[in-house]
Amino acid sequence: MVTIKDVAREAGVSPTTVSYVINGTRSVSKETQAKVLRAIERLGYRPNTIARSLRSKKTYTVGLIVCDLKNPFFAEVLQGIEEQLNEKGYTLFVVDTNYDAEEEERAIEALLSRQVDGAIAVLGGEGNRNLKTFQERNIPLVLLDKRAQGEEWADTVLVDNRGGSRRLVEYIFSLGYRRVGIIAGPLTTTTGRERLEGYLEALQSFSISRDDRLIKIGDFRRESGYRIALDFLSSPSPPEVIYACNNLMCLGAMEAIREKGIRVPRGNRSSSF
Amino acid sequence: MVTIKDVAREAGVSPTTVSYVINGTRSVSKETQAKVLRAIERLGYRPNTIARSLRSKKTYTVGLIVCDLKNPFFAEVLQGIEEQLNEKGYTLFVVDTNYDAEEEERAIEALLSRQVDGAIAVLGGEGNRNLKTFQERNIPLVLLDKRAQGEEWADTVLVDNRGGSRRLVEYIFSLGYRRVGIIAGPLTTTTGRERLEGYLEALQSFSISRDDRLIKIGDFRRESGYRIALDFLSSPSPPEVIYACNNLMCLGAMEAIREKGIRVPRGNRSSSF
DNA sequence: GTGAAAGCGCTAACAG
DNA sequence: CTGTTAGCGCTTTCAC
Repeated sequence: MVTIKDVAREAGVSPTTVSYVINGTRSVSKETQAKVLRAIERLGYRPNTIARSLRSKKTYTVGLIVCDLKNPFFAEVLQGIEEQLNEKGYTLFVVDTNYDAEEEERAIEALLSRQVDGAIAVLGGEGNRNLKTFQERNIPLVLLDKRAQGEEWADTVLVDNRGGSRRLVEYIFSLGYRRVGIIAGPLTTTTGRERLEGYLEALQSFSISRDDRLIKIGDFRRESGYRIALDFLSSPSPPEVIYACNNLMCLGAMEAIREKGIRVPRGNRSSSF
Repeated sequence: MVTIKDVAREAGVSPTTVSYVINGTRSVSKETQAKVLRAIERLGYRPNTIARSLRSKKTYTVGLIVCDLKNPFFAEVLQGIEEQLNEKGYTLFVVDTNYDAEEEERAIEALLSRQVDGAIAVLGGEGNRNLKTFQERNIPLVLLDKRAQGEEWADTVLVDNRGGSRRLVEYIFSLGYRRVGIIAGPLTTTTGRERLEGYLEALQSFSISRDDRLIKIGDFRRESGYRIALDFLSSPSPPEVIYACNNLMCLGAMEAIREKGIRVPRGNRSSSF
């Protein structure tokens, strides 16, 4: 590996100067600069970010913890994050926790020991004790799409789950349907809980009594949507409408519905969150 | 930040011993081990991967360069890669190049200077001169889904684009259709070129003469599928069938088709590569 | 405008 | 079974 020392020797200057040329962090004469740049070119030198980070305490990395990378919604989020970061010279670590609390903990440990300058997390369940370490170390943390208990100090980006869900279900009711089966997400997540709450609010505002046979809990993954939809369809009194609380479970449900030989009406086919 | 030295002091041993306890890289008496572990616990010590990497020349990181993270296909690939890596104690860097050669180059530079132990790339176009550096440095590189000119030394994972495409189009011909419009991908990519070749082979095997008005080149992104499908549909003699060469362009094409008030037959709605 | 030297937190000879 | 010591490649004070 060619180091800053090699460049220094090749250019006939000190390592210090090479460093300053690379970082532009103090003025260097045109000549020296040229010599150094030529040496860098000749040797194909590339700065070692690891060494730099150790010394400067800045890694220019950000970690992203996601509960489900397969979900296209998060894939798009990831893309946006990466794009912004890249522009600013940061590189992104990505970890998928697969909705597993233990993996989540390991992910946090990994990011901490890698000295990330910041972290973004889409948690899979309730909060996580270890998240506090980010606070202690003054590492910015952003919670995305899911809140965590006891982490009110962290910046949080949420959508209006309750309101959106309520309006959605109210719209269905306004169309005249009454038996709406909901495939909810895990109640340990903000999105799972709040979307169900929205559903319940809609029931209330239409004075429709709650029927627990119409409420089933999935895990936000495709397979659970499939399984629960089958349940619904094979029950003695199936719902008129199935409301799947996220995109993946919706796809699963649609598969089940089609298998049963029932047509899925057009226009109700896409969901984005 | 609490370092190995702090732990050593707290435990009343030398930093060396702490290091050996952490890494289990030489035998330590039960007692000392206990003392060290307790000190680690008390101080909330976490090893600094950066320092470790600088010394040991191993970062336990792998970089993934992808031309389009928004594409759900690559999102799934990403997830699989991350899962395997995670299991082995590696952490993944992810960079999206947005089909841009310059961004690709910057991505390569970033990964190299971050000293990744290995890299995986889904290139956006023709190869890239800088890829050679991985070879020079003996950093394993895997090319995914797209080949690169002059990088035959790198391990490569491909699908049978030509064969699959040919069989697909032959099937359509066997159904009696003759005018099949193709929305191909960029001819600078393996997938773009080979899938078009498969289409042309199918023409040949059915002795159908090539009609260049039925061949249009997109960029694998949704919008290009939309635009080209509109082109097809508003031409004097539109194709009977539209073959979009990847999932995203297919979605775009379907949108265009629906907008034109044409029904998309069921069963032809999904594509996975 | 330039250089010498210390040290970031850790590992790994080498020595006992 | 344990410790001393010398760096890994870089940045940054301090001195000239």
